[in-house]
Amino acid sequence: MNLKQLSHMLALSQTTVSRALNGYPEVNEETRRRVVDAAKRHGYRPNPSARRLATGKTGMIGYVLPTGATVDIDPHFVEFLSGLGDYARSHELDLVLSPADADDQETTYRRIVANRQVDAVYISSPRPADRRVALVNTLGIPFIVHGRSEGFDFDYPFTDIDNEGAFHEAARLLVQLGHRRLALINGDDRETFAIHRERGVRRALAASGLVLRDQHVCSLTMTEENGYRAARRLLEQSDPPTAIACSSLIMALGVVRAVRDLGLTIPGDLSLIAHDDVFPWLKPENFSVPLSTTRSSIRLAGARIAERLAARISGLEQGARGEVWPVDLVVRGSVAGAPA
Amino acid sequence: MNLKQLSHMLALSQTTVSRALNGYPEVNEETRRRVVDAAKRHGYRPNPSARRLATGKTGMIGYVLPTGATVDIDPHFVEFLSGLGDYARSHELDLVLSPADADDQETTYRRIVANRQVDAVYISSPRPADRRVALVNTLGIPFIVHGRSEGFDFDYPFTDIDNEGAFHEAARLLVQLGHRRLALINGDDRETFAIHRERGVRRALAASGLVLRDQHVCSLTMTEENGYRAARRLLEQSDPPTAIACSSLIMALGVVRAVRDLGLTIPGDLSLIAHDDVFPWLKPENFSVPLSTTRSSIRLAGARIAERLAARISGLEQGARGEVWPVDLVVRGSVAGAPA
DNA sequence: GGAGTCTTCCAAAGCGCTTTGGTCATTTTG
DNA sequence: CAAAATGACCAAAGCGCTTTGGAAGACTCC
Repeated sequence: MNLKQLSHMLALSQTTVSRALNGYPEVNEETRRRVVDAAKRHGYRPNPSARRLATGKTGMIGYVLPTGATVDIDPHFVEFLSGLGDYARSHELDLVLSPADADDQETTYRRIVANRQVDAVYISSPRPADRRVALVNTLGIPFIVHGRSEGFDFDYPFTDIDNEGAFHEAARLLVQLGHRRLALINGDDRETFAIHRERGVRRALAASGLVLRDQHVCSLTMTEENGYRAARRLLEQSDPPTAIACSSLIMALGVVRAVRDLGLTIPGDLSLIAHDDVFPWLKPENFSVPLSTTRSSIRLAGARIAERLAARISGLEQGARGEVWPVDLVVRGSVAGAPA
Repeated sequence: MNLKQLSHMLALSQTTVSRALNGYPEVNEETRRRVVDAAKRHGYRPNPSARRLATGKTGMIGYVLPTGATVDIDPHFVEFLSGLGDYARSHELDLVLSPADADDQETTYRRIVANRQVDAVYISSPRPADRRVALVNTLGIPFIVHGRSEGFDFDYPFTDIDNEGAFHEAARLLVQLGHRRLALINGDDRETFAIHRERGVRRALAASGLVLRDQHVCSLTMTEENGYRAARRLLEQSDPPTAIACSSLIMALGVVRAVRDLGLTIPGDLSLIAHDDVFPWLKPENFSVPLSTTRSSIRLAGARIAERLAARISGLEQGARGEVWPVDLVVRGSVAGAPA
């Protein structure tokens, strides 16, 4: 059932039927009712390909997915997706993932914009002066950044959490508990979130006249194995830290394993706070010693970003507003006063 | 730059240019070269929306994503996606995720087929007599099932791993090591993979005149917490198992924690084998006691499914061929002879 | 040398929508 | 009361591609 058939059936022109269905004012309310009713009865759904060719609107949001044999997609992605999908569903939006060579995403961005394959895109895991942000900004497609970039001469819309604040609070607590040697096991420090977290820790230490020493900072992809390695390296130093702030729950698994291997205990020998993105399948309260965390649901972020994208597509949201969400500090058994 | 402009520029008709570009035979090779050359020089890319309206082909594969506040996307998904994306990228395919109410995916399948939004779909985590498989089969869109369903009066194309064989081997090894009381910590037993795994364990036990007792089987969503709970329940029975086969690495984390909480050791008091889908961020060899596993890369499966989907779209693959991949049994420190 | 057969190209008709630029009554306005 | 404005509708022109149904010329074949 297409528009032609439907309009013929109603003895109306395609124009009128189309307008009636799309809520244009220049159609009699009585007529509109007839049309809407008939459309529903016959299960008429406008062909999206046709509509798309005519209007350029696709009803889809896009994400350029970096791929490659050596590229791992972040497991956080799936939680983010849950939130995004949940919102998108209720608004009849689909998500298209365009796989791209991790080293050349620009081509793909240009393609999906030139071809009008999606109405809006989001960008995740941004770095300072991220080229994708600059590109998408000049290409003129609606977008939201999940996280923050830095160092542009323009503003852009983003939704981020207060990574600096979170790690500032975490470090401040540890310092208050008497810790003097803090370490940070961070994610990839080319990404903004990691930079912000480090900044937060440094600021907290500085406030008490302390510093974060270089050998007390590790920046690695967030795997269990890297968490283990980092912790070993830190704890086997001559002057090991008595507290660690850790950027992910998965890395924290490795830290806990390293501590155990070394015959140490948490929180007796080491206090530990990790960031928790809230996974359903791994919970900090279930660690052998319940883990203190800075907590922020990445799923909620996904939903929020879908919401903002939808708003931008429909023109409801404009401008370059950035929003920064506060992060909870949840204290559990893994922190204690510094050992004597 | 569109077809009209390009053909005008070449003093050819749109027909000829289109045919030249799409490799039709009725165009002079010399002319084709001119056309292809000019197209490249001017960066001409046919508008996908237009092509789509004309041909019905979208260059996209689809996945209906179950969503909802209480629905969690499996973290395996992200690894699967890595493989799928990697192949899709090299063949200029995009993936569209259509979020659907987890309890009503049918509507969404019907929509994406009726609207010709994608050229093919895949289905994951199938159950016996899975309605999605039956639906998609009657709707007539090319598809591949990742995993297996059962109990249809038709065949369908799938790619699965030999879950039964894998768990059969694992259980057989444990029995050979003298274990008489085996337990299975399984995933959701409404899904085929879980049924197959249980079947594999039962068969191995039966071969030695043993049985898998009901109180030795747990079927739960695969979270760390559920692994812990299941292990506690099993090990606190009056006649606890001396070996456990476990359906996921994440659950195995919980099992290990439970064992430790109970003051037991692996493999002294308990042998443990888990299934490993091969995550970059959590490796069985890095467990405190290196974990024996049945191993199969879900990422490879993703790539293979993309490949088969592409083949079906282009008509290279037809019929209902199912393929079953063997699974490696990797023995590490977590298994030993049964305690006396 | 006229009938067939290729080869190579083209004009125009879709695909199914949206949107422009009207028309024709009916109301409102000065 | 003529002129202007409004309300309700329509025909047809896009959107940019593919594909159908020729057509013109060159070549073969008795």
